[in-house]
Amino acid sequence: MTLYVRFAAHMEALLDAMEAAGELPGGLNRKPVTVEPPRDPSHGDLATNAAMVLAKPAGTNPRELAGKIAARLEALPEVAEVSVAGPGFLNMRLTPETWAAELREIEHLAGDYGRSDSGKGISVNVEYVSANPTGPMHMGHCRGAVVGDALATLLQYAGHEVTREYYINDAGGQVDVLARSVHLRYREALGEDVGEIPEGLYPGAYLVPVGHHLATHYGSRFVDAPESEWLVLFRQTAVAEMMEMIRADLALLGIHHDVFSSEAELQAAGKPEAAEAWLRVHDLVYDGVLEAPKGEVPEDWEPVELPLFRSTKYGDDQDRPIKKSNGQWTYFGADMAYHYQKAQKSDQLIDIWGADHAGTVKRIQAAVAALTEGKARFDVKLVQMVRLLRDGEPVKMSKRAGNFVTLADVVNEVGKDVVRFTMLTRKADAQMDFDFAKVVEASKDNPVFYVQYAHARIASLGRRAQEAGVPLSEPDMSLLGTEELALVKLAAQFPRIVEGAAQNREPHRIAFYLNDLAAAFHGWWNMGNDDPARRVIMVDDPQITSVRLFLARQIGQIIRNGLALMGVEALSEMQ
RNA sequence: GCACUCGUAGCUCAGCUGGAUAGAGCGCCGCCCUCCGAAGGCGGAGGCCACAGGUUCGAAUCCUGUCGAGUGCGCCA
Repeated sequence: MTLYVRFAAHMEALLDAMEAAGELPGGLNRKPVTVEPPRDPSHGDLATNAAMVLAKPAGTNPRELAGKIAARLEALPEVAEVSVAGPGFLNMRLTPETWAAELREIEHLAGDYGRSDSGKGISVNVEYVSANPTGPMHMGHCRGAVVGDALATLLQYAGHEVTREYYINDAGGQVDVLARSVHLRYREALGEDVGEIPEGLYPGAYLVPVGHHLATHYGSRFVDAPESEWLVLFRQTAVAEMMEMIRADLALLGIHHDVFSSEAELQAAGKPEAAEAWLRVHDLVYDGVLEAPKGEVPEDWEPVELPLFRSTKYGDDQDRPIKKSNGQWTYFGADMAYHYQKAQKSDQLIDIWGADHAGTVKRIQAAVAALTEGKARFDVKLVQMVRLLRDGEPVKMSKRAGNFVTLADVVNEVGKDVVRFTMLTRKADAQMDFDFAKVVEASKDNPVFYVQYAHARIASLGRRAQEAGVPLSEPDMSLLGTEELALVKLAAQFPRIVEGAAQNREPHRIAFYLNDLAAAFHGWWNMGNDDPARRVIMVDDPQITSVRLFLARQIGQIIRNGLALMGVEALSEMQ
């Protein structure tokens, strides 16, 4: 059991004992009680707000309550000293042995240090990427892919049962356009000069092979055939090949989904009808006419009666149509049924969306709330745009000409690990610049490098010690000094960082934590530059060397654990 | 017009789901560097956390309003 988990348990037991002793009334809400490291290390190792948050409901004053709690905290063998500060904070200083034990715990749990079972029994479905199957992955998809994947890993590490899912939008008008574009390439493959790809169709050369495959397979029979004869076939073939390409692109980033759900199959299986029927029974879908949109006056506005979902009941500003006037399902209508399906298999849902879809969050949340009767936690994480920069200048992209920057190009240029780490160096909903030069820069202000460098230095220490032939012994933890203990304390926070990141669905916190940890390690290392007695490897002092090396290795372990959560491989040497 | 995401140092951004004197990197100023792994180190200046109210022991964080930025808006996907 890691330290912070243990202290939370201590706190519970202590409050139970106080209730039993009549020092606290029963039934107090203990949720706001926290045990955290204080911001200012001079306040101690751990602080709790228990006295302040419980005083009022207990009908006493914080400082008096604090005194009682302090007496019980002092009785804990791990606690060296307790003090009451400010408005009623309880600050604790722990014994050095406690920290030494935590360091051993890191060694003992190794790759599992930070893992928890807080999500035990809770299944979570993370849907991410879900790019339209109309072309290769480009950089617009990249960030959501990495954030979703890292989040899924994080949730697994926190004990959840996780499904990584991709929704294939293979039922709308876009894929028909794809099929027509492929038909052109098919005719081209049979020797026809199709000239320039007309406006409105996909011009990308990646469709050429699809045309070839169709030509070799079916010959010329669809060249002059009416669309009705080939559209479905071409669409299915094209989508299948696009998905193959997308999977290959994702594999470059180390991303593999568990489930690929097809919108077309969902519709063929009658799922939207089922959802609609249920909603109608509960008076959440009705036939109505939408008001004309406000703001700019649409020229071709015609009031038509459509089946509408009462999303206004859940805070949306307008009820939303689930079917079009031609009888087909709207994207929303199908998506609603899709989320219903996911919610039947998982306790919690997470969608990773591009920020350009922010406007549709409310309606889908409304739909999930309605269909699950408010029971399922459902988060939509919005991921902001990434601006690509080269030499400080934005990289120009034109979709029309098909010369957008693909994900494969970027991964090939800077590497998977750099892409993944960089995508997590910012809160998901904050805009981000991706500068080709900066992300591979070997300097302190590039966290990708800085963290890897720390890990490489640690690996190097092990090699050095061996080369120097220092006889290593069982580490004597009493030789850890103040600076070393500070490092242990920071490392010991890893489990709570993981916990918080998982709970809040914010994988970027891992990247920031690792950067802090790396900075602390580098600082410790640098002390050896000024004072040779502070170096890790002291050839004349195997005892000190052993314990410092042990500490360094555990820091390395934490870095590896954190990087693993981000899907990044730790380096043992900088090229 | 409406919704969403935001507004923190000169710049780029953190801020642990309400805690103590708001942090980091870059940039700027001053020292130091033949150092286990070069790709630097130490220190300093720099803030009305957009603004105004409210909630409470306590607010950058929660609520309301104002201002400002970005994104999006129809039966598209």
